[in-house]
Amino acid sequence: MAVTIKDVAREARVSVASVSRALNGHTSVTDQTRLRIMRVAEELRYIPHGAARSLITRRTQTIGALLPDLHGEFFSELIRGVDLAARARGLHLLVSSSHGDASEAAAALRAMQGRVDGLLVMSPHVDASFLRDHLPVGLPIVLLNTPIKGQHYAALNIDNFGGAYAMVRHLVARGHRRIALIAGPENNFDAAERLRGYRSAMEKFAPGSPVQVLPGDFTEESGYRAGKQLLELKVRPQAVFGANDIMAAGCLFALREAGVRVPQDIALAGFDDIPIAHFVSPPLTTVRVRIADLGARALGRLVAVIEDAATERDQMQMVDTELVVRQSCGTS
Amino acid sequence: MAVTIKDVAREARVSVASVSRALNGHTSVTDQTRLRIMRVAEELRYIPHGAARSLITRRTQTIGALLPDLHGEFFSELIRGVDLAARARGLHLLVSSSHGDASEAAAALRAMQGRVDGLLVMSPHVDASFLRDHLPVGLPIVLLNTPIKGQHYAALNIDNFGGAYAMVRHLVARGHRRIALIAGPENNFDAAERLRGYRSAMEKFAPGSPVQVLPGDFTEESGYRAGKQLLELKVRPQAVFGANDIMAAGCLFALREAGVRVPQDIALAGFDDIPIAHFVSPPLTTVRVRIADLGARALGRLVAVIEDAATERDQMQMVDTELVVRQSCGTS
DNA sequence: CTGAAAGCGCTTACAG
DNA sequence: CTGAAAGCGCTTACAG
Repeated sequence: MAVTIKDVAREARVSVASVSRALNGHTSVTDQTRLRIMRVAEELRYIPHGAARSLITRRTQTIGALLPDLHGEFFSELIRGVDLAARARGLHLLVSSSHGDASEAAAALRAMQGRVDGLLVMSPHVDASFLRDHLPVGLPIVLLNTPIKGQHYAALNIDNFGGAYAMVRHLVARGHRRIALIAGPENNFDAAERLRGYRSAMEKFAPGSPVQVLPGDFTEESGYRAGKQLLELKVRPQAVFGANDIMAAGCLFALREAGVRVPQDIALAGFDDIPIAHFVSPPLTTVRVRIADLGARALGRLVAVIEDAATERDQMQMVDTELVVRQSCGTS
Repeated sequence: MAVTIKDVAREARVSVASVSRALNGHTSVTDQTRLRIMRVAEELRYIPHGAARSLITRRTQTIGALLPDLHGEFFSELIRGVDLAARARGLHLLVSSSHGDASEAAAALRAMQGRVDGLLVMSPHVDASFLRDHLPVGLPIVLLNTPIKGQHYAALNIDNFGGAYAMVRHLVARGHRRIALIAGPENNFDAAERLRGYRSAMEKFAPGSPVQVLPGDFTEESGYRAGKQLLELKVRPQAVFGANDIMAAGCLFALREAGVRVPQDIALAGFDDIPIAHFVSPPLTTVRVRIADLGARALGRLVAVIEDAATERDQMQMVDTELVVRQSCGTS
């Protein structure tokens, strides 16, 4: 059915070896035969077969991305960053997401074997022992936002602790003492680090003030519920810090429904700086994570590991965050 | 380096054929040898090589997606829908996006050869002759939102015309006559269809009323500029219809800055129903496109074409839209 | 410069 | 039930 290198060789009356050389730009081909081969290849609309080439060259020119879910702006930005960086290097992107549990993640990992040159992994189900057990041996890998701190694997983490810490410091500087946190899901590394940053900064900058943690799971609904919940409180917090923007937005809706004004009655802050942070009213003060950048950097490191297996391993790099002040905590 | 089927065969003292049979669940293997093979495979952490398998089976278990860009919620939702549907069928997803021009799109198309079993194409650079020239022969394909109406190719289009038409009818029903449209980019099929729907409905439901089209390009900035522009007008429109949500949001910001109230002073509507539509204030009345659904349906059709090359071709299916009434056009 | 041959890691008729 | 062999479509030493 499809045109193969043999068809081109026959038609151009050369060996398949010459076709291969001509098409791959090797110098050791006469201009004359090269031209003939090129012409025939074009006529026949010959396209090399990726799998066959990969099998012999041991390179797929593809990198895999193992993600927990594709939902939300965080992941779309991340993939976008990875994709742009990959494209710039002529690499393809195989995405694999939405594995509900560890066994699905393991299956996805297996399926990558022979299809990718390296792997970007961001999955809550993944830890060091999981990788030891399921990672194809010798497959280069970069870990994103995982609790494994560079033991054997290159890793890239967002400075969640620092971001949360800076936000609390900012809120305290604006005169708030009673600052509540809407937390992210348990067992989520980002969430845990943000919580830790909140606690640590509260202790440092508002010692003696109540530490107040409302449960949440990074969804708008959980933010809304947290908002309702804090409206019931005898003593309301002066500021609410959502561990991500979408929960802060949910909380904002709960407050608005109750006629509580932001920022006049309660200050509100988020984390991530997804586009929504700027579209809600008032726009959210938040912690910016350059997500697309994160993706691009992760890809860059992966390529480094692929090209030189010896380099870079065992190293965890931190990605900075940045405080973005908008109106939800008051201005002036 | 990596463990191959030969290693397993040697260790289990059988032929590679038996290993292949055992691992692929063929019945013609003794339980005893099967067990032995399985155990050895596990011990050695053997994982079949994807490229090798693809080469011989002619199946990659992968579908490719050719997209214009990964930016924005539209594409993230689309990919999410495709990914979910693919995963449900055990298929992988190779994404390729951000090709600035036709030659890049062509290169991307070529690169898919031998890596995918079929292709989902949504690219502004793609038309019928382009596909004829660059599509690997025999590769199953489904077109999304392209002007090619099912000549030779299965296609899936959003009912942009119907959605825009219904929105204008709704605005007229709410008493508006002077309705302006913020248009999408030229040469964009979705944008053209929405414009056509607007014009057609204006003629039908508000005959004699001025048809007013402001230029835009689907970005927030262009919506903002359009908002500024219409504030200058001697006679302002009673309602503004953004050809997508993000432009409507940009316009909303321009109006808010000028102290013009929505919906009291001007009604505002969008198109797409991306999450932002619900987060802005007031929430946007818009036309919902079930984007993830669209992706899932597209994948389903592609699988049908792959499994039975004869079926379904030449057919353009339309995806319905749905009017979502929120507060930006007033309620009651 | 060019070709014949080996081989990448699999699967699958074909024998036995 | 099991194995030897052919072959998928390429690339690359090895000769000439």
